[in-house]
Amino acid sequence: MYLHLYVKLEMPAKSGYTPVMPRPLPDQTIAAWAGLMRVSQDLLTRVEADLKTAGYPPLAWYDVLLELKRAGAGGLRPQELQARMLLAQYNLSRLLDRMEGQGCVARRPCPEDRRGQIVVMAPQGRQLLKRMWPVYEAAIERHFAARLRTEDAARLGRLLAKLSPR
Amino acid sequence: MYLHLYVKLEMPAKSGYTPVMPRPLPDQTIAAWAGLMRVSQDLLTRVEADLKTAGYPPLAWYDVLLELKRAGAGGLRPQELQARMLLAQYNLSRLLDRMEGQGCVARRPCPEDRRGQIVVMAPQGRQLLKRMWPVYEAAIERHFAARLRTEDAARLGRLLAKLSPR
DNA sequence: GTCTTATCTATGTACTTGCATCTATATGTC
DNA sequence: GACATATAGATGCAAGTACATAGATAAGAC
Repeated sequence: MYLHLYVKLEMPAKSGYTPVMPRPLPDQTIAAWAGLMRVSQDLLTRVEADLKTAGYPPLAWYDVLLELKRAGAGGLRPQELQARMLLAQYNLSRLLDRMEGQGCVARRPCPEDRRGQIVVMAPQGRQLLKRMWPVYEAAIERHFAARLRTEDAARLGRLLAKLSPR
Repeated sequence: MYLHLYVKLEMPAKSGYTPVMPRPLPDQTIAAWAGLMRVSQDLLTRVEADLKTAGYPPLAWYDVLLELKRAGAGGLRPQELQARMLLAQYNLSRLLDRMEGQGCVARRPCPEDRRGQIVVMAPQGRQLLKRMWPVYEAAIERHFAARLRTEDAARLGRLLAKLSPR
């Protein structure tokens, strides 16, 4: 369990009975972790609330629609959507059910793999994406950008990039 | 809706029919927002998975227990917990139901306010907190700290602080 | 004191998510 | 081809979360 920590000690285990005793995390690291969890949750809650107040669905819908728009006419396999959105397979399956029910996306059979399907943008989805953006943008401005100069945002982005899913 | 953006244009509206046209967010800001949402979700998922694999409950339990430990013998009112954890009132109520059911916390009547209650640490909770930490710490190390030098973590922490719930 | 309004917490109901597993198809082995 | 195994996506059921609102007490207006 601790091997990856142990390695960082950069000194050999003295003997067979030395207990595993990883170097504890620096306080600054713990504080950064806690800050990341807290701030991201807080901001997400606020932005989602703004969207809901304006009568729009959750951000996950926006993300699906944006990916589909980027994917163009060829659409996307659910698996690709799942990977890009870091969403569990069964959650995506049901999210697509709901979005399909609202006419936002369409599922089409996949010629190359008959187990699969291709998800494409539908008219309601295109419209929803376009209408949601101003509200979403204003929420990002209000809750996020208003507190961070652009250079700080850029710095934050670079730090976060180091933490990105590889 | 856009007033707060409009103000930032630092120029007067020319006439009554000038459409509201906020300055769009800089790409770097949008990228930082997207990175924040994506990275935090990814890391949270990974860390929660490590905890679950080790047989432990979700992080929210840890957070409650940590707050109760810090609060000491006097315990905390649910409202205070709610504010510190950024948790909805009804979610906390039910979280406490579950934790109480496992003997991790106890609810006691509040003498000053008979509508309220005081939540205190219970023996199982104290033990759980102690046992969870090494697993939690290792998960933070593995998924977060291992990708970020301590100085970068400190920088990240400072940037996030600017975004903190005020 | 009485009444109105606000606050603290709980809860019925609906919706969403998680887990385990299913069906169908694909791929690999012999 | 026959079989075992793997992969794509759906789904029954349990657990958790959201919304609206309830019940109890408190605080303020008069």
